[in-house]
Amino acid sequence: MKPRSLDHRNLPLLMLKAREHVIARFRPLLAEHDLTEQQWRIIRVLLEAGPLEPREIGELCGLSSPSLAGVLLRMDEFGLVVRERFPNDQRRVRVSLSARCRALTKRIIPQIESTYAALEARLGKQFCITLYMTLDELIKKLKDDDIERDS
Amino acid sequence: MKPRSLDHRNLPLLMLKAREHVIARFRPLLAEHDLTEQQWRIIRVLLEAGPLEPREIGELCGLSSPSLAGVLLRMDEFGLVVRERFPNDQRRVRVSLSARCRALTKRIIPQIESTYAALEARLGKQFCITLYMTLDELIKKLKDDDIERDS
DNA sequence: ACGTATTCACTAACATATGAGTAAGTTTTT
DNA sequence: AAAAACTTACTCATATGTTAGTGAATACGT
Repeated sequence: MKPRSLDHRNLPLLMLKAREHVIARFRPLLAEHDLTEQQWRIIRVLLEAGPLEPREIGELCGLSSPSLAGVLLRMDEFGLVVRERFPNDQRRVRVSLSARCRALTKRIIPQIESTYAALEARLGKQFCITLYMTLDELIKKLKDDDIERDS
Repeated sequence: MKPRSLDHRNLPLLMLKAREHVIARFRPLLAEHDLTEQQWRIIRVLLEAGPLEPREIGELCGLSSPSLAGVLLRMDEFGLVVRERFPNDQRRVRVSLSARCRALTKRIIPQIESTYAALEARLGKQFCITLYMTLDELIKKLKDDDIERDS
């Protein structure tokens, strides 16, 4: 019984649009500080986890190695991060936030948090809980599956 | 009470990762037919809604005008779509699927549908219902808000 | 020790995303 | 009708995404 018509809605598209509505509330804020969405993702994980290697950043931020190469290069040029080789392993690189960037985050964080507050107010507390839970569970269910599909 | 630390998880990032896990199941399928994710989005809406104008496609597929210009150009070159000016309004363009593309979709749709079936089997029927409903509601709540914020 | 396999960051080539702007075509206003 | 306003698709510059592949460095097997 091969289906001739599309019986399912386009889920990736639905998720894309949903995400667009959310990120749209942060975009002007980041632009104000000349940060791209990707740069802010990286800054956030470096704030929370401390200095990391590109490989780890990519994993945490959902950025591929080629994308990361360019983004980190620009962040380095703009003085947002510092990149240095490991003395004991010349392949690996340590990426850390610059002092200037840490100062910058002090001004941005309150704005980000107040944007989240406004967002939560609009969505409702209970809905937010459901939203995060649903996304977490989706990832969990499909991540387990990815492992099986690899082997 | 300005917050100094990030008390909220990165929601756009969470949504990005969730979407990545979903689209990952379709990517190899589309690549097999030399289609990009964006091209398939466009083909889908043209299948469901019939010929459309770029502006409408952009709205329905979440594609900006500049992105669309390139994507449609390539789809035209590859013989996937046909673009023609309106006789009564030379600004507007009518985009429709080529016969070759319609034939192509006949082979792809069953694979897409079976991928959705596998996905639903993995996620569970009830979870899928919750997922779609949550995303729909998120968009609805934030779309209403966008209108207010414009004015 | 020495060749091999792995790891890691990176490059190359191409497609898309974003923000700003433009030119041609159409509608509205005066 | 002529000017102003608007609409539509498009270009330009730059940043990122995707897939494939590379070179340097390290770990491993024999």
